[in-house]
Amino acid sequence: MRIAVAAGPGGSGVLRPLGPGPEPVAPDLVVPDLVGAVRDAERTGGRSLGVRAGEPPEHPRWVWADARALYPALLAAGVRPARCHDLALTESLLLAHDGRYGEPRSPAAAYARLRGLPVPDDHTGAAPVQATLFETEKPGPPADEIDVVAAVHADQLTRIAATADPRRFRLLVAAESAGALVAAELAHDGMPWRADVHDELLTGLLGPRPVHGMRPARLQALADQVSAAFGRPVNPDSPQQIVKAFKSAGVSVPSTRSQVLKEVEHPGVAPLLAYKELARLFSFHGWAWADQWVREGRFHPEYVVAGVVSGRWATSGGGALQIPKVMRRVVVADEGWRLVVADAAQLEPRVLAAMAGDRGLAAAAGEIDLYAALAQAFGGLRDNAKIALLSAMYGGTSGDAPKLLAVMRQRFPRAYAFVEEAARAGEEGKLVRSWLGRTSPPPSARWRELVLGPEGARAARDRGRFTRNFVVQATAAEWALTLLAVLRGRLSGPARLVFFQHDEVMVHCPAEQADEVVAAVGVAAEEATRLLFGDTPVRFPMHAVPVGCYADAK
DNA sequence: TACACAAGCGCC
DNA sequence: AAAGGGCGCTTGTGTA
Repeated sequence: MRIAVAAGPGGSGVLRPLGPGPEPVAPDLVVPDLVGAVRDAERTGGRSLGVRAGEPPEHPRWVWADARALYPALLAAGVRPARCHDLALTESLLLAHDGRYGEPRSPAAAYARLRGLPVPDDHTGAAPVQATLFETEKPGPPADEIDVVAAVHADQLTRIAATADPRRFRLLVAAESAGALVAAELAHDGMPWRADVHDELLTGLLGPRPVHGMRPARLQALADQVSAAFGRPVNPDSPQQIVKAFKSAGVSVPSTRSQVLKEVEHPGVAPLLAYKELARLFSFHGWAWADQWVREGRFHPEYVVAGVVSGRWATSGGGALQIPKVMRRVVVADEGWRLVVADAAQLEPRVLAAMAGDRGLAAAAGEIDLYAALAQAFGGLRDNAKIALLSAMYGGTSGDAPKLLAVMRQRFPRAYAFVEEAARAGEEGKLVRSWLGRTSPPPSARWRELVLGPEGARAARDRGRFTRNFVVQATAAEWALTLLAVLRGRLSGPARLVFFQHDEVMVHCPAEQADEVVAAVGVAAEEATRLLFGDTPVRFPMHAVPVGCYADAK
């Protein structure tokens, strides 16, 4: 059962029961308390709406404009719907599928395209619910939001049915929409973050918290050492000044990257490298960061679902996807609780094996250590197998890669051909798609120009590497997203998802529930595998452990 | 003063 | 262990 939702003024709203398809199966319900109406419908399996007499109760699929706008109010009231259809995210997927990348994705924009009206730009960030969708004075009566939602939804169902593989695309839409729910929940619930341990860690490395605008004592001492080593004041935060300082000391460096500086013999190098490492910690994840993102023992990041073209998530605040490993000891379960930390092992080569239907590779991917299982094919060395696979997926050409790729081509021809085909399509400027139908951006106008010129071969090769990687990374991302969605549905009681990072999930739960959660992760992985690839010999093992502290998960 | 961009490095 | 692609975020720096 699908129910279209539109928020009205003062917490009111309109619900339109849609049944399985786009047509309404009952008149609109105008409700004074939208949050309450959603809560009641979730509790009663839709019965509270009085439109499904005689049918078994089930959680409605809420069809709404944008979870970012609607869901926070529900969460604040403790209402967590089981599933939704997010029109904005779905519009992005469908536009990209048609090679129309980057057009406005809001339902208002989609509706305007449908009706041939001027298309409004997307508002950036999480737009609040708007009572009126159209503020333009253009001709045509303003539509009620519920009509816009219903019309765009109906249009999306038609377009989904017209994709190359509607079953897969429907799964993609469902997973993406579930992701929108999870992302809002992660921001709302937050990851356990011990401010006292964080402060201890920072103080130990940097010295006590400095007054605003000052460097911590340890950083200042290192900066002074750098200046002393060069015999004049040098700002270690300025790459330009550092290059100049080295030059006047008789050392020519192409950049100030750590890797470059490590090879340089000069008394300034050691304090400079130490400074860079600690300065990053101070400015990225220091006290000011904690002031902004940590409250009451929880780190509240802002995720952006599908913020990366491959479908991976990005962040728009808090930097949850770039937390340094040294910070993991700050993530500590509550007293009597555990963190179940789970990551997928060697996800991308397994995805390739399943997509390509390569028998040999799939057989190896039936083992826990895929690379070890492949070692024999690559001269008995596990590392050779790893290099071969990664080079095939990423377009690597350095070192032993060419030799090992030749072996790969011979031993695993279908897997090899699969990524080669994606690379060739990219070089020719074509679109490529993930397993479920997420579609790469078309080449830019700049690229089309460039590819005809003297640097054309390089531009083509670069895009080939991108599309080669896209098909694997995007499919890995949707496997992980599907796992996340299934796992969310299997968690019970107070257990909460608290972290998601590409191929890794973390659940915070009471200690006595930890084993159950570990098992749920395994079941969710199997279910995700079955949903994407059906009956495949490829296994997707998850390494899941209950720990008291994130740093203890190895 | 505001903004755009590059450098550099963290994560997968 | 590295190789590849992709992001976010901060600082310094140059330009409007």
